[in-house]
Amino acid sequence: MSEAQTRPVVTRFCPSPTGNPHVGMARTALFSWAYARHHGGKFVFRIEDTDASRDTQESYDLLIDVMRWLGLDWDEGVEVGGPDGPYRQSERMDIYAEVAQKLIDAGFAYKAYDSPEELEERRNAARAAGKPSGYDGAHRDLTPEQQAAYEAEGREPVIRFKMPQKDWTFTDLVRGEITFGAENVQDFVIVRANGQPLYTLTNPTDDAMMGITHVLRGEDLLSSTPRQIALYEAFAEIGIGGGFTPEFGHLPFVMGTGNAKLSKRDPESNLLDYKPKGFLPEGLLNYMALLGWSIADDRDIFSIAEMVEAFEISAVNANPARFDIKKCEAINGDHIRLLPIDELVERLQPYFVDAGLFGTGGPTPEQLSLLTSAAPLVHERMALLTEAVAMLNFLFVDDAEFVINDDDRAKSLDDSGLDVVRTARGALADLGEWTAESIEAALRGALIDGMGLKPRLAFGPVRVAITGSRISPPLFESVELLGRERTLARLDAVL
RNA sequence: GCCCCCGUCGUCUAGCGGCCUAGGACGCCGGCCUUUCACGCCGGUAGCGCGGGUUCGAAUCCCGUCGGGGGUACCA
Repeated sequence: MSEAQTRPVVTRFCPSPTGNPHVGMARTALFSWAYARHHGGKFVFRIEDTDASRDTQESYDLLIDVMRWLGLDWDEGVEVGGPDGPYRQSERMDIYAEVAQKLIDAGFAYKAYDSPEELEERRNAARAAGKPSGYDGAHRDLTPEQQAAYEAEGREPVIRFKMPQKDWTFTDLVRGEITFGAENVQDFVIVRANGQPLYTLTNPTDDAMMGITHVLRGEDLLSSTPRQIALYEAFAEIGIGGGFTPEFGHLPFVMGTGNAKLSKRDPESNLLDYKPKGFLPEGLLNYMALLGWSIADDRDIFSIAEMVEAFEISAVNANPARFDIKKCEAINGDHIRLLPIDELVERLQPYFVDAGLFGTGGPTPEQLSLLTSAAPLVHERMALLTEAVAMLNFLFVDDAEFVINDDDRAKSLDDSGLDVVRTARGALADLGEWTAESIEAALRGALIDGMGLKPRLAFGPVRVAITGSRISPPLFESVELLGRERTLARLDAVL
């Protein structure tokens, strides 16, 4: 058992703040988070913003917002601090410079002066000869004189890490034992000629210094693992980090359309869209967990707490999963149905504000009371919270702005439909008690018993007249909530 | 080219040599319920990439092959 396995678990999430946060990223964060929580460990949130040309503050802010919305809390990292900060790589540049120098001083790294053209030429030659195309180690053992000669030419060196010549075998947490032959893992650049440290150095340096025990990341990083392990072994020699090498687990990609992983091109990849579309964080989380993991063979709806309780990285599937928005919505619908009514009312309010149905300050007491009464009517009718706005619009919209869908009007409010509305109006006009029960009794009596209509034909026209659509919440309850005055006005309006 | 990973219904998955005439979920198609739409319930559709082994027995193990993906950067 490795030392990383016997220590308290520390995992991390370390995105680069470029563009909008996406689903693949969140799934990786979720698994790392769940692993730490399951083992009672710590979760670190670090930002890898070493590429000033692509990183933006806006993207950073979005990342924070989205993690908070999802509820993936972190014990150490940006915004909250911790003992191993700072947690933005842009603020750690001096650390990387120092680490690079130590590696050189201890003989683990060296300056290489090959020009890009020379490298490419040799790479092509190696490839043509059927050999691996990585760095050939030409400048591995340059004498001080040779180095001086290159410097005299005006060449700026990169710093390369000197890979020990041995095979690399490690046990991936999701894939099992993996081996890379010595000849396939060559010396790699850790600092650019312009002095900028590369991901290859900054990421392992921070993981080591922050005591990360389990590195869970995308499978695109699988083949760079031997290099990181080698770096860790060197770190142990020069006193950086805790002196141990973490365990690695490479998560499968989340696929979009075609055979490519989910990218900006796929509309469902943008995490920022989920909240406005009406997804619940717990619904999205549940769905993302299903991309590569399952809680049981006959179950796929669970809470985040249940996921934490059951999550094991070894149970994660190694093959890529395709994102299916339909299933994601279905699962979201199940989570909506799991919400207590008062909680649903709470979550619904921002959407009514956004739709302009409530003022920006939130609902008036009357509106809140109406929403509370109406919420049960739509609870089982939506997969997305935004659907409630469409279904309940007729109750909250100003009467002057109430409109009836043209198609529905044409289909339901023809001459016979208007006869029905007229009769319904008469039956409701001086109804004593205004409740769903009495309304149903009055309408059934007048339209079904009185006119001899089938329920569908009897209630359809009334439904369209008062809700504006052939599809609506249950009619009698809707009429009750709309109130006598407004109901009669809407019936009159179509006659 | 070289290296690595992956391969069960359309999709997500269960399956770790016999419980599999392969289970669940989403989707889709029927039906029931029903004032519309949903929910719920019932039923159906559809899969172990291929070929060899090993074994009494293979979706499960081995080899090969094909397919897909990733890496091979002074990207991450």
